[in-house]
Amino acid sequence: MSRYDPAVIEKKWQDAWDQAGCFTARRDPARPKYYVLEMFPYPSGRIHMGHVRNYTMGDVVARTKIAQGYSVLHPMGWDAFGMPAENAAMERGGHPKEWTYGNIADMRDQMKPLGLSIDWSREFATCDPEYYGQQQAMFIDMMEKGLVYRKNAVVNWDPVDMTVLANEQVIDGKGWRSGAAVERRELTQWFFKISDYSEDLLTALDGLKDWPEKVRLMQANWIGQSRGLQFAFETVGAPAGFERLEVYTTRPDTLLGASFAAISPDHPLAKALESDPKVAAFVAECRKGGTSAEEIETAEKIGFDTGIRVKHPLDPNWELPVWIANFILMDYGTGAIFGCPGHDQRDFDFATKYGLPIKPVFVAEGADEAPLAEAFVPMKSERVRYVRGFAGDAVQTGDQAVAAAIAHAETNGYGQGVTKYRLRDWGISRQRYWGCPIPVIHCATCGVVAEKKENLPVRLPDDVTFDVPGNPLDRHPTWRDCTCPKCGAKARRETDTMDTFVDSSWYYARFTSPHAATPTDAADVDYWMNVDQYIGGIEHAILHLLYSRFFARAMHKTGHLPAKAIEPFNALFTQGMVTHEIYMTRDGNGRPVYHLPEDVIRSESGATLKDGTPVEVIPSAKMSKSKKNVVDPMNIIAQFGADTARWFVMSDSPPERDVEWTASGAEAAFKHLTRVWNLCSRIGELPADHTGPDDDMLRKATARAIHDVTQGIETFAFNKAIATLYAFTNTLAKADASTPVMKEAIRTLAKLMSPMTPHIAESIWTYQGGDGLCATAPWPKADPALLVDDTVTLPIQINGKRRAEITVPKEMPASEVEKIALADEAVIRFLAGQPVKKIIVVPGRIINVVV
RNA sequence: GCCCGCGUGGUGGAAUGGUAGACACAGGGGACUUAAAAUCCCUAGGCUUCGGCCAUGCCGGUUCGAGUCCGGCCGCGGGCACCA
Repeated sequence: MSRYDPAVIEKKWQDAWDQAGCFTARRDPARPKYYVLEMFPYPSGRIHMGHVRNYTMGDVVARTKIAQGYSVLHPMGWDAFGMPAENAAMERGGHPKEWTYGNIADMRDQMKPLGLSIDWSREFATCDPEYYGQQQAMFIDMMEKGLVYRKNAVVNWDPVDMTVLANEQVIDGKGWRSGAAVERRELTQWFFKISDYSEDLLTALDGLKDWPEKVRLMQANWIGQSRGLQFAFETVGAPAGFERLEVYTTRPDTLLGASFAAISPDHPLAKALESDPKVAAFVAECRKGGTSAEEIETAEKIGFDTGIRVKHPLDPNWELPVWIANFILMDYGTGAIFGCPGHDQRDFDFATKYGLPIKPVFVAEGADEAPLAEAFVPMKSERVRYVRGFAGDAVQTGDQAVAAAIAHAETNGYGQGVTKYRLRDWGISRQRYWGCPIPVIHCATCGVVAEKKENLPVRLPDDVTFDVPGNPLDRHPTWRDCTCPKCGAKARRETDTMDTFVDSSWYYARFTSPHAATPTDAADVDYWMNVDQYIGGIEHAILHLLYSRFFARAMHKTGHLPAKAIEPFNALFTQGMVTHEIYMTRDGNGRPVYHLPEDVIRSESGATLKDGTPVEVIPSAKMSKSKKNVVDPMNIIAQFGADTARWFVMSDSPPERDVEWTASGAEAAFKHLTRVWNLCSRIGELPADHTGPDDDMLRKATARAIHDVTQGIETFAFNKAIATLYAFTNTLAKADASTPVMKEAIRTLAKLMSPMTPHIAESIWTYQGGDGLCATAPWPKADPALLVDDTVTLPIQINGKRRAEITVPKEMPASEVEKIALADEAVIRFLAGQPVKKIIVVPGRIINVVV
């Protein structure tokens, strides 16, 4: 066997796998299927270490499942619509389409050398007309089922990207991509009725046993179920049509602490009052506030007394003033509240500012009523004493009191208990070019009409320019012109395109039949769905995964997915990031200048540039181009090979945690692979009739390695699987056993390494006479007889401290073990004649002597 | 502010309530070499009077036995937020 040269073997085996078609997914009713999917990448043009880690994890699972006899689907595609392509067109000229497809080709070229077990015949990009045409067909089906609607809505307008953002895409009042302060605008928008599924999306989370608890919790919080009381105040002095004011509260037990009612500036009543210039001015003042983080932090609670009064539901003689207040949101609850300053800090601040009464409703269990310096807001599970209660016991928990208050309201007919959700409908309209056109036509006589399916896809025009901001579809000379599918008259196309989250909400289903003439093929989705293992970043814990869960339900309703697939991802794994130290110097003005790791010489004491300039080392953070703490996977592959990169990203850190990339770690991985290679050579050169004393030991170690590595992979403890492989390699290197046992051990080592380092495994496998390709060879099974030891070493504790150990036959009865332990020399010395009070023998585990 | 999660050697990390520190990185020593690189071997939590003692963020508790379970602090990270 020659020198370990990854550049030679990796290409060779990739070609061999291609030729053998090992990774082409086939429907095979005779075998169980396994669908493993990693979140598909955005085609930025360059792969990074995060991709390598993500796809290696999926590859380890896929390759293991192939070896275990499953029919495996492991596809790859591109989340290819979106603004970066348009931004590139604006900055550099060219066309988003060329930029995107060019990037896809580049990235595919960078991914192939990783040796991933991907069925490339299923590859697609979401910007392929073949894909987005099917998405348009589903949109039309969803319209028919009432899952799509338009409404005039106040939306988040991103003034830089000239587009609307979903509430979820506004982070700290800024656009999640552009970072620009978001403004409020009113536009007619397209929405998906995700709120129809609020309850189902929430309760079904309980069934997702193989999802991280954290993700389920984040989704539950996002959906935001609350139980409260909805009731109507009778108004005094309100305009016609506003005789009643509906409010919602989660704390109906505090009703007797009410000191005012407040409505949102966007409330219909506020609009009705806008004829009063003072109201109009106040409402305008509230709107100006916007939602930027800075303003939220500094925003003062402001209000305007409308002069209208409402009657308290429990006492018609008690009237409360109605204020318009800037901290009331129109799209939560009813857009109107009653304020209870004693038990809500916002209401407290508001009441303090405007001199409204502050009365406690309850006090701590042992306390007396006293003036409040701030709102008293204990946990609802805590018991408190009600001084202004009206339902339930005087001393009860908040939860009990809320339930009692709702019951009281329902019995007396002034309100009813309702369940509300925070989740809002999904606004999908984007005023952008590079997205899936919404397949709808506006006709002067017929109104909004869906395009005929035979006219799909509604293709994006190629002749567009990006020299002015705004939507190129809107200013295209002819694209909008069309005929009404209903009446045939001249009409205009919708120029909004869809949020790119729509594209990624069903790609997992499309992979089951990527070229079908319908969105999915019934036989294919039935065979392949669900995704058995989904792997991706925690950053998609809420949006992408929630939208996908909704979309699967919508696809079921429109006949594109079977009922079993409404939760499309059986198991989810969220991997950590790849991090790296940051190297920084400062320029003449003291501004930071960052340096690439390859330009820095790292030593124990610190770091310098190649010219000796000292460099400040900043602790590891996510690899990012701006901090230049990036390592290009292509450079690593060129230097060490893909197997080294794959081995390193899977070793050391648990996969759900961040892993720090270090040059020494990568070198160590390469050295180890070289050691395995050399070990293989040495074993290959053993004479066929060589014998040694370690046959039994090595057979047992091999069985143990099979067991531990398999378990490590199956529980996503890849770092532990790799630790086992290191240990087994060390054992094998030191063993002197007969040639067949040595060969069996190294072949097993190769097979166990193959999910992580498939190329070197293949070379070793072949060299050691393995049958066929290692990639498709069956996964080894440990002989159970070899996993049990005849003897066991038991530590002996005296009063909980380890003092000695004995080795006894595994099945020895506890009474015998006790005798041997007490006869042990070290034990006798430590006991020093003290009487033994108690002796605990845990079979196979430990002995504890208590004195 | 609320809700999660996490604190173990110089570093990344192992450890069904049962020998804390597996495996690896960095370090130290040695072999080989004219020398270096590479490779191989040994060593490696701290302290020690060489008997041991102290060690899993801190303080208590449960237990024969706690890194692991419970309570309270401290620190770090993530998520959510004028959400009624």
